[in-house]
Amino acid sequence: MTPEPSRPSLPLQPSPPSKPTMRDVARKAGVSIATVSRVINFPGDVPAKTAEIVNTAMRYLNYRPNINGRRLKMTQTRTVGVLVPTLANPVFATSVQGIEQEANAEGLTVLLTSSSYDPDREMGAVSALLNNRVDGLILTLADADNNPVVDLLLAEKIPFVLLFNQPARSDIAAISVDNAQSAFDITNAMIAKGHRSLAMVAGRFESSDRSRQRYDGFCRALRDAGIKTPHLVQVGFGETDLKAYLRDLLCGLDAVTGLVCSTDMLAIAAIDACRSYGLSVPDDVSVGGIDGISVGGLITPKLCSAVQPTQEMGRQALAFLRGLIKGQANPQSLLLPHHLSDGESIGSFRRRSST
Amino acid sequence: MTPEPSRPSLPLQPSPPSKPTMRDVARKAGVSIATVSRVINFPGDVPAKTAEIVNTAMRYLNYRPNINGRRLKMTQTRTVGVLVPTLANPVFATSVQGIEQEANAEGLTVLLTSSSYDPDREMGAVSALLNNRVDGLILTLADADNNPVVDLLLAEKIPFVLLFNQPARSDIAAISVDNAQSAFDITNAMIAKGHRSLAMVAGRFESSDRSRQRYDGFCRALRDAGIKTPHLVQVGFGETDLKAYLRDLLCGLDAVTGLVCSTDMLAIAAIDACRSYGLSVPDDVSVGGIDGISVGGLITPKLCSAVQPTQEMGRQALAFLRGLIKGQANPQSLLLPHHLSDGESIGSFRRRSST
DNA sequence: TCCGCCAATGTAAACGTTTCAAACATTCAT
DNA sequence: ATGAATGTTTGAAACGTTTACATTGGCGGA
Repeated sequence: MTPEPSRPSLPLQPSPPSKPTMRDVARKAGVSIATVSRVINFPGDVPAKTAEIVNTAMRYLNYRPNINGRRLKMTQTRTVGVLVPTLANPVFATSVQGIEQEANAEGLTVLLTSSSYDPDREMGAVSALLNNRVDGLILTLADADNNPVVDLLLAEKIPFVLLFNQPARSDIAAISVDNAQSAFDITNAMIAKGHRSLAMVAGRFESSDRSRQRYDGFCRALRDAGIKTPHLVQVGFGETDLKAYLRDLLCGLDAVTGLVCSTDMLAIAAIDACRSYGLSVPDDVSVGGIDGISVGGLITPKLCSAVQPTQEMGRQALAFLRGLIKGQANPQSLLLPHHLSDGESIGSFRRRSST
Repeated sequence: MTPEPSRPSLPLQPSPPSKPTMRDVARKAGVSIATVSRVINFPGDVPAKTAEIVNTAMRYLNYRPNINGRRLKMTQTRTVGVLVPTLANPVFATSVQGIEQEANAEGLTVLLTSSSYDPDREMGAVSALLNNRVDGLILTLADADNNPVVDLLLAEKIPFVLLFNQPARSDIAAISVDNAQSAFDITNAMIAKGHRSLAMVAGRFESSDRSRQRYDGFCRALRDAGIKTPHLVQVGFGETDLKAYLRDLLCGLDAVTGLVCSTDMLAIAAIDACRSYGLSVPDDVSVGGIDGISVGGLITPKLCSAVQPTQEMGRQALAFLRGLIKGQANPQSLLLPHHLSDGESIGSFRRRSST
């Protein structure tokens, strides 16, 4: 039998000086691991003197608690998952800011993902969040009704709050403004200025139930005013060049004088398209948006929009979710008030000067 | 010895039907827990027949792997942390999109936090990320030089990539454009149009080294052109109303005809301020930005800006970080090319019509 | 002196994974 | 039939916490 090569039987020391653990701190401080845990989690329960020793040891070793160990042990992870369609639209970025603000105040961790407006990616994203054992979720879905994600969450009894979605069922938590009413109001503002030939520029219905609900509000306003034909153009999300989409509406014989856009981002793009056709906003065409993103107030013409309290909605969504997680609240829809901003992008109707 | 009260010695069943674990799947499938693990992680290593049985069991039980268990065991967590100043500025939101895109493609999880431009919150945010045992970090810091976060990361040998920061040290990984040169170029564009009286509108230096670097580029352009006084206004981040900041510059006797802004968001706000003073851009005042956010191309006047490939920078930052994590790459700075957009917000100098 | 009590601390068993070494089963050449 | 070689599967020990329960020691009162 050949002798073993010179490899020693016990490793000399774990080669990489790997991260210090609670055990290391305990050893250093000459206390038990349980005491260290108490110093971290229940500082009041341990005499100041001991705490001091332990804290010194922690500082000396550069100890950081491994959250994964904790999360594994604890039933609650103090983590919430967030799914938004995209961060590119400031309306969602702002709502996330509200969520994070409130989460920070509560010491909660936020796991953020986005679906890129693709309904098929929602399930994957939520799955990933659930694998992280989040305590609850805040979601902005393409379509809140008949959504497999909603069904899953309901079945697994995972607390969740929809944000911006306005689902048909009233027994699921949702924070939004009244989408139809928002569109109704901004449309009426145009009608009040004498416009009769209006079109809605909307995000694709299959990527956004808000878009559909807003279209409904638009239609209702037209109907109430006795206007027949509700023009509609659906635009893919992320599109910023609307020239091709709007050519017929803006340059045709029966050209439209008012564009109601389902989001402010679309409204800004629509104004740009008008301009590229040599049309002035609001002299030739009036444009209204919905959302109330802050940049709308800075551009020329100042965008007239149905403003929702975006950041506050994010905050409330998190606050509400906390209630659900604690079992203190029952799922319910909350409609927050919106208001029309006094923009310049909607003007009085005047017959279009020949182009 | 009194007999035990009626409490049964074994709990009948764990009251809440808690989430199924690998053990449950193993039991159901009649295999060992190790086999289940292999089906999940190395599907190739297990015969199709066994895999099928296990997969069926997983579906039947609605099994989801608990990522926290995995993360605890594994040395790598396949998670990266990201810190940005804010999501409210589309330039960062867009870079995060680039990061997420690349991360998704690699199956990495992204942990996102923001500092609200507050240097004091950077350490806390990074600490939280490190407690999560991220494999590496992508950071946009207020000031990359002499930054305690950088020192910490270097000391603990945690891979990280700075994004948008352009640190003095060349041995730390950073992906950015040449900030000074960007400002230099956009300033020169104004000088080429005949402007001699220029001011920079910059984000507060203490919240942004980019701001300072861009100011340097601005000054250099003025110096090269033999212009003496580089006006400077520092603006707090998040401010959108610049009227008060710009009154003296715009309305004084020695009024300025060009505003170079350290970010596009500031440029948009500056244009708004000009307008509120009855000044036309670009007829009375030229305004240039830096960043190249997409909304800049949609507004009137189209914003002239030094455009950086924001989303691509995010992607590259993640790709680079992966290299660092694998130990395949050495930290180094990468400067990506920028270009001037053909905006309308910069016009030829003409003597200001009397206000 | 002894007892009981309380505060302070310690012990050890989870939590749900991954993974190494070892066991087992099968095939095939001898 | 035997053994080697190969292909599957398993047992059990981590990973770093939290926490129910046990232990210790000190102190006041009898």
